[in-house]
Amino acid sequence: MGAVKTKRMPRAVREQQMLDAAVRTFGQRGYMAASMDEIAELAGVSKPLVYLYLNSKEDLFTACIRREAKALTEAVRSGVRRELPVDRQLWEGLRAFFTHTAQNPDGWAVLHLQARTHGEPFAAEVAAMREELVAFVTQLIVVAAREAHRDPDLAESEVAGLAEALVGAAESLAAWANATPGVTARQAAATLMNFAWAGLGNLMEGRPWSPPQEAEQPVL
Amino acid sequence: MGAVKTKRMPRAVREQQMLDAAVRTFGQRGYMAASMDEIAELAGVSKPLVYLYLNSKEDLFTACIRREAKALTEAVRSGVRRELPVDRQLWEGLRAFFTHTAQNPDGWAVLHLQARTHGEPFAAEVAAMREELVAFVTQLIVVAAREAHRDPDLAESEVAGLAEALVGAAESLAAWANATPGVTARQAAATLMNFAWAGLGNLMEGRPWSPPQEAEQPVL
Amino acid sequence: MGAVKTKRMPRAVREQQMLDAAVRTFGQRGYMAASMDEIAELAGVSKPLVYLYLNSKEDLFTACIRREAKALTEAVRSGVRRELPVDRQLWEGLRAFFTHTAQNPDGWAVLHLQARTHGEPFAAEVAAMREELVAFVTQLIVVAAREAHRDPDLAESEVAGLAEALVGAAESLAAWANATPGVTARQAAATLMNFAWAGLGNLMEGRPWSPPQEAEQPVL
Amino acid sequence: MGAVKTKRMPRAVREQQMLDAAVRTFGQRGYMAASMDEIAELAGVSKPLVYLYLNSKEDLFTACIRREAKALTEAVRSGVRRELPVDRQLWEGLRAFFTHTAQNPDGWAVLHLQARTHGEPFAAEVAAMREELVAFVTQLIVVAAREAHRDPDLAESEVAGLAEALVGAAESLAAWANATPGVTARQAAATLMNFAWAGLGNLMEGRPWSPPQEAEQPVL
DNA sequence: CATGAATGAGTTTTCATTCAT
DNA sequence: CATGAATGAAAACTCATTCAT
Repeated sequence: MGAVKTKRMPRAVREQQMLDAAVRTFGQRGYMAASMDEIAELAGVSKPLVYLYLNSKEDLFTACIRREAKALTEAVRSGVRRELPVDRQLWEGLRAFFTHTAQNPDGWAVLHLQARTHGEPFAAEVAAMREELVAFVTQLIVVAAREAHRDPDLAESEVAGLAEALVGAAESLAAWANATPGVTARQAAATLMNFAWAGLGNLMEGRPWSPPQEAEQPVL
Repeated sequence: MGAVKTKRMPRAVREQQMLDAAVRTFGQRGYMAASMDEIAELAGVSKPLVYLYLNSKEDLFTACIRREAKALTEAVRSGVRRELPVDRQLWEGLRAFFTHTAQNPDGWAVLHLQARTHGEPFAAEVAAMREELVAFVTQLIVVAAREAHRDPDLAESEVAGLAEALVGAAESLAAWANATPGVTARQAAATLMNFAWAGLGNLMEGRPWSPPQEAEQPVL
Repeated sequence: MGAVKTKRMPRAVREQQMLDAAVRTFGQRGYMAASMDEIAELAGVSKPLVYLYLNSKEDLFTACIRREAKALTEAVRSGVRRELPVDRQLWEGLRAFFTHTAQNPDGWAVLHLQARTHGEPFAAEVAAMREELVAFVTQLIVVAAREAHRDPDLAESEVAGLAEALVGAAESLAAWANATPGVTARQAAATLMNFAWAGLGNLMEGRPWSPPQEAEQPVL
Repeated sequence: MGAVKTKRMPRAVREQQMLDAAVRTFGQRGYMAASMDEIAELAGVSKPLVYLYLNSKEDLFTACIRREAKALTEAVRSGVRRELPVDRQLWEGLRAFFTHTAQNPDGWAVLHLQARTHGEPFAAEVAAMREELVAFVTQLIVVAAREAHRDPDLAESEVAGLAEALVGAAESLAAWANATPGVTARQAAATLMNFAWAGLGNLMEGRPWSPPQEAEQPVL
């Protein structure tokens, strides 16, 4: 059993236990293969209670997605100091992103693998979160362009594509970093930052982007 | 019904019809939500025939993955002229990739979304294909580095990360292009090529990578 | 419907109802021809409940075999007074055996016909019960031999064969008595006792074994 | 494959091949678990041909039972010299019986296990054969009684019971002999003859029935 | 004759979901 | 509040059986 079966806990606490169990189960088994029975047992409560609090499997899954999406976006947001130069902001965002996904593999699996694979109600939920990240990146790019004295003749759709590509690469690298032993969140962030900012062409010429070397708190 | 219910067809033909129906159903509903009943009906045959030819849901799904993976890798392979400079090779590969995924959205959904989300037997199947793409990209990067007179002090793992990031970005952009009306395969390829080769930094400075302007056959 | 459809019964009770229905259905239709649907309906419950309590058709069948085997061996055991002479013990054992099989024809069919015909998992279960009966008979024969001052030059395997033959004859007669109207358990027991103890040769010579004439409680 | 796939054989031969395959499959898998597919493949013919010749699974099974029952009764009949004394006749009959069942285990399984376990149409078929054996034994007993100068105050039903018991014991021992390595048909016959003719009582007193010691053709 | 192609009907099993206590 | 008891609906899979060639 996952949680000790203590009686009479406030509703909010019980709900979090259920969501914990649900995220873990959905993340590992997948949405359809996860059974309400298993989730209830892992949460240490009876099945009807799960239904009383969360209504249905769909609602439960949606609640999981929302909680995990919120946690991820907040992790990224609070990891970025907006007063820094844009490249530093991007760097910090990526670091926060890879750190969070490494620490919450089940939550990340729910968002990245499960939610997108099971139809509109859920995909839309994740799309919202994704859009937030894309918007953050988009805005960084626009600022960078402005600072470089370039008019936004980088068309809207062009920028959207760039941001999309960056976020997509990040998502993909998160799975890769989680699955590849010995790759830390910091390394993953550095690799992507290099790739994204300097580009392969520059890298080939020996002009990479340099991650800052200040002493940072350890990435855990 | 998807296919006209013609009776008594040779086995090979029927099998392809079944795979067509299965790819479509798996791609749209998801592996678990897709029912053999639905697939059989869409293929215009009875369920027992599907089992007679394809054995089980797992085997059917595996057959779908194999067929689509092969189609995709062959599309990319045959789209690249190996005698060109590396950047041009990358460009052609991306174009082939985005063109194929745009033309086979269900097949792409099976590979990108479904197969990876449903456990080892299937994930491994896709991983093999993915590795082929990653290897192609890796090798391009290595060649580029050599041509630029740089020793491979781009460490192995560094290159692996870069290739992974590029492929991930491509995969992600494919979904985005499919979902965003008005974005052609060519545009998606150009965006990603720009991003990957020149890097955001260079883009900001007004030094993008330029897609070749020769008259090409239209992108369908 | 076999049982009145009373709602909300404690699990133990429901399980017995299910076993009753299963024994009857398996006994009359045979293991494979019996459908879980039919058993559930006869038990007055829904199919999922049967699976919830008994897990699978195999487990259900095994549970039937165990219950009926236990009931039969206990009927025989408790029907024999071990302080009597061996021939009287055999007589009482046979009476108990035929009485029980006559009163539980479906249970007997499950043990004698179905369980042996459907492969190892089940056959082994019955074999255990049968061995108990054979052991009981074997031991009676050995005691009888000792009392008659004969060394055990009745070889092990010889005795085993005799016991096997006696048990086999009893099993066969049980079916015959059940199927032949007008043959009581007592008569079946007397016939077999006579046959087994005196032998056809003696019977022909007019020297049968005499069943005891004491006033016994009526059979059934 | 069981039989070499030779083309164009006379119907009678093909039918026997099919029955061979069917007896083997029914005997080993059981009636319900045996599939027409498997039988057809083992017989080396196509399924529709099986249906053309044998009509249905039920008819095929019935044909198996008939063939095997006929073979068994004829083996017993032709193994007994009717001019011998009754005890010798019984002895020869038992020998023939155990020899045949040992040589045709699948046929015996069909008759003894499968046919009785699957409802009236088949059970009746076997019952007919069984009655023939019981009648043979019954008549031996009656003759023996007459020769011993005893009036038939051995009531009809009494004799019927004895014959039934003897046949039942024989059937049971056949299975036991088949399953117990090292027990030959001859030994099984001797054990049963001893048991049946002398009875346990006499055996205990050291007065068994003696199997004749003339040189006989080897068993098997 | 002989067969590859095809299916209607039924099987076991599972799961999200709800009462009655 | 909390839970043991219970189910409707559907899923994967199999099989005896039959045409069309």
